[in-house]
Amino acid sequence: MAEYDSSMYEKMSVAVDLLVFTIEEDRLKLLMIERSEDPFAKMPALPGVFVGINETLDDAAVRGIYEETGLTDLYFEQLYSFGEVNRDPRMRIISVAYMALVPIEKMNYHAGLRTLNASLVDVEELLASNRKVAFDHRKIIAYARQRLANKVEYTQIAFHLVDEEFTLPRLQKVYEILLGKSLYKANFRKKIAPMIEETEYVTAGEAHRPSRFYRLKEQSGCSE
Amino acid sequence: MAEYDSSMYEKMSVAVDLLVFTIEEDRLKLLMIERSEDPFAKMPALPGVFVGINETLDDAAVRGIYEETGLTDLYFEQLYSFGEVNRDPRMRIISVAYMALVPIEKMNYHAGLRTLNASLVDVEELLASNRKVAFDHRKIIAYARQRLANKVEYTQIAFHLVDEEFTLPRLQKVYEILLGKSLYKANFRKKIAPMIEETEYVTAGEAHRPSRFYRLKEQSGCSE
DNA sequence: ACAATAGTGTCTGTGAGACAGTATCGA
DNA sequence: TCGATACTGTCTCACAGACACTATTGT
Repeated sequence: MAEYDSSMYEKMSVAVDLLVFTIEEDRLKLLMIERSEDPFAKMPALPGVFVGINETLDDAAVRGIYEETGLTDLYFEQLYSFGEVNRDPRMRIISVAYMALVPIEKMNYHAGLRTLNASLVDVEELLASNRKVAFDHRKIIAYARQRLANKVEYTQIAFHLVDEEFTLPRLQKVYEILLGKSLYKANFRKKIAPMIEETEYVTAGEAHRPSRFYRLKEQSGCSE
Repeated sequence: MAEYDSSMYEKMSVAVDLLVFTIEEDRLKLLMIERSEDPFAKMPALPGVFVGINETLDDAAVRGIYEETGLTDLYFEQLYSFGEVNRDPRMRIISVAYMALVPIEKMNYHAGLRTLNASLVDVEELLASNRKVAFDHRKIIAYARQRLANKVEYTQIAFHLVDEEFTLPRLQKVYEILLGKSLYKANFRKKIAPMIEETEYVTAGEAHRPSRFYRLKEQSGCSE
């Protein structure tokens, strides 16, 4: 807090930048908008909103996600705060990045994305390319990608990228995508088994053995 | 970033709050100041500084740590950003918390702490007590304590709390303090062995077998 | 019957946990 | 010699990795 006279210090704008991740067609995708104006016109950018003077950071994130996707009640967490001096050439903006995870089934309910010239960008493809990205958003995306890869190992974060009821082959694919490597079925299932419970449903209509749907078991006492 | 007209949104003050941890007398301690003025007069608070308009968040953290302790070149990392609306009753302040780790040997070099009415507070004791803490700093401290406990398991963060050359009984104690439980010597040493290398020095002058000093081995390629 | 994917049993190696033992100092 | 702490050897058990096997659908 400091006892310095705050008038010595100029105030600055604070924004939240939003990383809305989903998995579509077996690829990790991120919701991005194409900028219409300079600076960085025509480049992909993360959606974001300024933080209101009477709004908490979390509230601003929830509002931003809703404005961008029409979605509410989805999993999100604060990622990191970025405060380079010239990250926005127009003015000083501190950006608090938030990461949200949406199963693609929920994403599709809301088709109004195109009107906001928003689209789902393939994350690995973007990071591997040398395509220009607005502001310091490439760095933010890379940071989030890393965090996802880490957290999938020691949390249940992957479950937020599938629907409430899911098959194990599907969940395994999500793990594989986030980890960037393939896993052995038997081992994966042994590891996941204690976290899930069976449903009565199975897939049907495919030319092979059907797979059972599971849901996440209510947890005993596990911090996120 | 958003295309909203930023003039719609009031700017706000941004500060960094600093959590300078060390281990003293086998206890986890945190550098805190006693507030002289209201609000929260006489209560312990985290030191902090406002972020200058031409200063990055990291730079502000480095500056704050230097002003508070006279120390430079110590390990620090951004912890989390706190943005409740009324966390400071005087005005809206977004606080980006940073955590720094200092071996007590370095801490003692600089004795000017008392002049800033700063002192080392026992973290477990503070968190277990119902002593009032200024602002939302109790919450921040609890968050940092948790992060330390987590990171000690899967990073080498504990090494920042001992000197460059250290004995294994000492390092083990640091692990035990951060984890909050005692460890078996043999197992601890097997786990640590690949990370360290012997020095030629051993302790002397104590009425028992001397212990060897080690140092952290140069790492192959391990992200922090 | 066959292709294709779902799902299981089991061997192995690695590493954490537990504990008993040996080593080396000052007094 | 003794008390105290440093340090090591080894058993056990849980679990991740690897792989071979069985099961069930539509065509």
